[in-house]
Amino acid sequence: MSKSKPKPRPSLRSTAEFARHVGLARTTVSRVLNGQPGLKAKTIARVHAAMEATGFTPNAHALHLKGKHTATIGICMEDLLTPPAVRKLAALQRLLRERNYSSLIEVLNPGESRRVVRHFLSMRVDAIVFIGHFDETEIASRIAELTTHGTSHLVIDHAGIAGANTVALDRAAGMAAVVNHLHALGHTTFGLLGLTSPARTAVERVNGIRAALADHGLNFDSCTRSLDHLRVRAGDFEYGRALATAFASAPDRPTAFLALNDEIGVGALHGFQSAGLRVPQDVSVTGFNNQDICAMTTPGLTSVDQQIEPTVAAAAKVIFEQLAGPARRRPILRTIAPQLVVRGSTGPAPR
Amino acid sequence: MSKSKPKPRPSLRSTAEFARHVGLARTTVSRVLNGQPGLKAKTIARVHAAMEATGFTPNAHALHLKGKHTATIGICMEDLLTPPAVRKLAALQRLLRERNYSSLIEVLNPGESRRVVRHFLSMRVDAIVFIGHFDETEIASRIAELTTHGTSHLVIDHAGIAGANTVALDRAAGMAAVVNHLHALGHTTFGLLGLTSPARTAVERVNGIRAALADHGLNFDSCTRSLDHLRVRAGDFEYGRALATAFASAPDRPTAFLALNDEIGVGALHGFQSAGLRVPQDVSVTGFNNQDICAMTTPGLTSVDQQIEPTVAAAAKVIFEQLAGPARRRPILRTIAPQLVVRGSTGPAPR
DNA sequence: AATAAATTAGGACATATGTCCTAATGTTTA
DNA sequence: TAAACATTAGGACATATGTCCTAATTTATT
Repeated sequence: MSKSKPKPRPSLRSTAEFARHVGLARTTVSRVLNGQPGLKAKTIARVHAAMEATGFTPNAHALHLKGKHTATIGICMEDLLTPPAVRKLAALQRLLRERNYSSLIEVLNPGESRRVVRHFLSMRVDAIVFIGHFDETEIASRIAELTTHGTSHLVIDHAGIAGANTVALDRAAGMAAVVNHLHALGHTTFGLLGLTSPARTAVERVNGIRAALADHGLNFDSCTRSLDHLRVRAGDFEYGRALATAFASAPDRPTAFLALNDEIGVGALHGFQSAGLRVPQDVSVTGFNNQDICAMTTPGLTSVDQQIEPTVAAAAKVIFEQLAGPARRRPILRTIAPQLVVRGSTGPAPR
Repeated sequence: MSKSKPKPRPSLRSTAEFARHVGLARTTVSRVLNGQPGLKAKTIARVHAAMEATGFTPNAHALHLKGKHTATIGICMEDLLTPPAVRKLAALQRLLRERNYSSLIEVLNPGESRRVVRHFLSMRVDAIVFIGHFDETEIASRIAELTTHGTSHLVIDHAGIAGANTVALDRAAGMAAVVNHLHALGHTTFGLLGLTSPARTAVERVNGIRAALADHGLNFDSCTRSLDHLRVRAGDFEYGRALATAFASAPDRPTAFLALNDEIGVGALHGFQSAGLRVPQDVSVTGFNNQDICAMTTPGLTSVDQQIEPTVAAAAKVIFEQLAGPARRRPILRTIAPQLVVRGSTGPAPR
């Protein structure tokens, strides 16, 4: 039987096997791979040719065992479905790649952080990054463990975790910028869409609104209205639409509406338009995050840009500082200033 | 100086160090960690308590060196910014996690595939998955290398790569379903938006349109029109808008418009509406991919769902089959049937 | 208290790697 | 041709791990 030898499975897995295949001593091959001097050009060429042909690569795990750091960063994601989170991941992955670091990525469901972090530690990652919003006490425990363990960490987005190195957007400032913009246009009554949640990311923003209103001598409770008790199953877009529909027929309707995020904002925009209101002549609407969809509505949705590139650049800087320098005594905190992006959905208040 | 010993940096990195810390022999600790019998309950408790306190974890790289597979899958992404690609990544990551596999993720810029694949091989990943559309000959070379090397692989989305195990959507069938739907509504003239690209993903779809038209006794060249020479810088949405604006004022305007993707479709929908045309009374519009934005327009955009969950489930099945069984002689090919999702943007042809 | 049983200590091995060292080739020069 | 030089072979070590083995120590039983 002239079976042309198949043997694809167990290929060359060690320098020893590979050296046998090339017909050289293991140490000689190793010296070629590490560019040591005193080798015949023909030998070097022979080894490289065989590497091309077989696809042999030295075992990175054995290298680590010899003391080399793994050049791997563990990344814990809140989820991989919300566009801003994924954009941060993409930007971070690119910056890590530029410095020859690999990205080991896991999605962190509630209660899983312990398992995931231990797995990262067993992989001897150089640092662990958390992107998104998590259970505060759970992650605080993980951060404490990592600190005693001596492994670097960073939290992106979720400010206020005890002891954590953090890079986060100043969401309060973002909402304050929105309020200032609308106040300059003459608005004094504000509808809040999805903002009365106990989640930190909502509370922060309400604080920003409250502070900005105070700056203009306005009282939060008398100037704002919420209908957030109306919960809608079909997601944020439908939720915004439902809220707008409810507000449209309400007696003392505010003139400006601030949404928790762009999905709710876009939904509200459609909701108001379906109810026969003109945007921005009758009502102004704003979103948050400045996602692509903000430019895909008529009119475009005024929103707050998260400044993802600067955020992730700052994050990478913090990570590499930790990897280079000695352990810090107190946590590193970086705050990113958001940027208001004005589009057609906001205009002068109607008289 | 009563400096409370800082030494956070070099924590317990080996079982030997950890065992010294606990006050036991290395082998005893190892036996505890691996659940071997013949150990005092108190000893077991002591070791576990110390693990909790110190966060020690055995080195996964040393385990691999002893023959254990790495339980790591390398994933090459075309990019991390297009929503459908990221949704596939998210779904795949979840399925891998369920089987205790880790995900090592890299974005594959053109020309980088060699470097990335070699890096994955040096990490001794159990398989490499490509998600998206790539340079065909470049990836074909990588697949050939992986095959000779004996490492499992899978390509998701990009059909037609020589020798590659592939799971891909039947895009031609998707477009055929769109044409059938519109033909049933009385449409016989079709505007193509962004479909006359030489990229495989566009060519496939045009073939589907051609075949479906032939089924209805219609000729492709006389029934379709394109204005794809108008290129627009600002992205797909603006491109769709520009195309629609141009078509709106064209003399022999088609009654139905098929877009390459949802962004172009949504842009076109806005473009037609801005030009004073009613959707779907005057023109019908369809997208492709069935992204969230399809439900965020008025009317909703009729689109073709990629069936991401079934696609990724099939992909995971192929991967685990390869990891379990022996090497296949010929590549595995799986085709996923798309699903037409009809919304308000398509209606009866005007008379 | 003495013996038996249970438990722990510690050495060895194998894994893949880079580096160092010495011995053994191969090649060139005088 | 012989000596000098250049190159390669091959052994040793250290890294962290699990497992096996034997010796030492602790605990329980008689």
